Amino acid sequence: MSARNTDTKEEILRIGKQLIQFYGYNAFSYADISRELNIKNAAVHYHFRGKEDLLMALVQNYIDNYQLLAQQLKAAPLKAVGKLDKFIERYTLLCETDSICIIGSIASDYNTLPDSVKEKVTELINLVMSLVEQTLAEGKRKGELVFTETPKTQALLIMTNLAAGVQLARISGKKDYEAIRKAIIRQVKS
Amino acid sequence: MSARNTDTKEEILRIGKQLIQFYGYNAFSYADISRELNIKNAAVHYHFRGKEDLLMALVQNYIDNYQLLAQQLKAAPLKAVGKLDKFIERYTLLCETDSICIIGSIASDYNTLPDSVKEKVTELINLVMSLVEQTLAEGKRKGELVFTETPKTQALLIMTNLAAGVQLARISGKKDYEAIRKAIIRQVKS
DNA sequence: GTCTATATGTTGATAGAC
DNA sequence: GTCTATCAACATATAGAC
Repeated sequence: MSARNTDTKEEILRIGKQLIQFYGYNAFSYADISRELNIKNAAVHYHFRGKEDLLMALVQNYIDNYQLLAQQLKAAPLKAVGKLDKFIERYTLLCETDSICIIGSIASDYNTLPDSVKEKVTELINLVMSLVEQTLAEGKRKGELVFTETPKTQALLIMTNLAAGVQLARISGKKDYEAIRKAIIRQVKS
Repeated sequence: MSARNTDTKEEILRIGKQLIQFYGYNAFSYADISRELNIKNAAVHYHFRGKEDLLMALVQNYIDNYQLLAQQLKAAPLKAVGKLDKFIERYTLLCETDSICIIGSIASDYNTLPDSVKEKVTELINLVMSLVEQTLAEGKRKGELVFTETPKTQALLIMTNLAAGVQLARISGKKDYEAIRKAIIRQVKS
């Protein structure tokens, strides 16, 4: 089906990511993936022995992606608010497709997951949290941001606003998400 | 098994609530319920024809419960912070058993649910949101609370802090939830 | 790398006896 | 109201052919 052999593996990850963000980990099956890629479910098992392995790879994918974002933000000639915007934008995009962030999605199914995945998810959370925390701390130091909480706590507030914001948007609409998004910026803007 | 006939139905609701908050809607089965109650899964089907019916009843249960809370808070000789505390306390309790709130749990599985349940969930959200919003508005009017956002937006911020706060706590621990809980109060306290 | 075929378990659900 | 028995559908997974 694909031009190159390795394409399928990436395609599976792409579809898997969509499915987990739209339906949730326990609500999709390999059949959903194989159907969309016009292959058989056995082919999916070839690339990822089991569903847990796929989830593991998916979380690792996010870790790689956020490490990349961290590097980009470090090098970017952006003020703190601009960096924060780059981060928030990811949630805004999710919102537009009625999807939720993978952390929130996994959090809901967390108690059904094996320890190996749980540990990997912790790694992802620590990475994302420290990215936001450092952006906030740097912005405060430079006088570009103003807030009274510690950077860590402010990061927690922002992260939870966003994570549950996209969840809420599914039910009560995108207006609520927009109100949250704007308020987040107001709360830290000098 | 039970003293009275109607006990079983209530017991099913009780277990179902626990399961959805601990494992998620798509991750538990009637077998989980019947096992815990020492009955057969057919007996569960007698009380709730299908899983959707059980979920529907569960959401209605929450609606009834929050309507009761709204009445209690209205009558209670409490300041606005105290009323807010009563509300927050529910999330703190969830947190202690590694559970998440039913709204967050359902939000994750939302795209797998029938329209009938979706509508009922919207009803629940509207109720909870307006409860928080009104508590905030009243507190501000009486000078007991101080915040610059509209009551509606401030309610959104608090709700998302709490909903994702308990989700995050599952993964990164209860300390993060505690930091969030305290910050919520600081943000509105005069 | 993908297929067919197959195995095994679970789920949601129902019919009918007690 | 609960049971036994049974069901079709689906999910996860593997063996072995191509």
